[in-house]
Amino acid sequence: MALKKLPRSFYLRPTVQVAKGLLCKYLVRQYKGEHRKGRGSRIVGKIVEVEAYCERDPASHSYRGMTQRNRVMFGNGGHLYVYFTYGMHFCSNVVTRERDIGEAVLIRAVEPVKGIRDMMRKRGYSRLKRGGGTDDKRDLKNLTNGPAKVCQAFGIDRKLNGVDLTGDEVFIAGASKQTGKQETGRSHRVGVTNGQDKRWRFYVKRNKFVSKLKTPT
DNA sequence: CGACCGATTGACT
DNA sequence: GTCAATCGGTCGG
Repeated sequence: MALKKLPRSFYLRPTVQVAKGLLCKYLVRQYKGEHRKGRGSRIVGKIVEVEAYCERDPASHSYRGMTQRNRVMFGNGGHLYVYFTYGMHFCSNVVTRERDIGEAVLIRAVEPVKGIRDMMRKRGYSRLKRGGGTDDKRDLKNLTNGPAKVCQAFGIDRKLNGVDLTGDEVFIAGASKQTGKQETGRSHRVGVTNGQDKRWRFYVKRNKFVSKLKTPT
């Protein structure tokens, strides 16, 4: 499948619009590389669930202004904001809008497309899923159906905080050929205690890699 | 400086 | 369904 990297202009738009636009785009982790005969390798996943975090949004890390932790959110759009939470997890966000506006889109789930063995290894799967043998917590759908799972599977941690998404290490691309029609679902955001009123979670309906099947009220 | 807690996950009753 | 793990960010004193 031919992939076309999204240009900077994609990210310099209203955040909710960018969030919806990210659905069915492809998150790519590119490894330059020594292995695979110098061709490098890549991990690819189709984005199926996102959440928008805006300014004057009490749920957003940027709500109380710029700090050392969230400074990337206030940079130019088209960069990756990675934050550490619960003492053990990382989550990935796509920074939107121009410099000094602290907004971003959280990538909550992707559908594995390429590099599945690599993702499984990074997620600590002891064995590969083989035809017939479904192994509950270690099957395909648990690979990337959550924001911290995506980071783990894609090898994204604090070292990639602030990386330019128009670069070659991590980027987002659209398929050159249009995929089949898909319906977009919308709901309140997951795990948010302030800003419950906003319905800024968007997901691909009936996709089994969406993190929560039942939508919060 | 100490206390509180989180845009989560996985293990367990 | 419940809950512990685990630690840096943030805020109050």
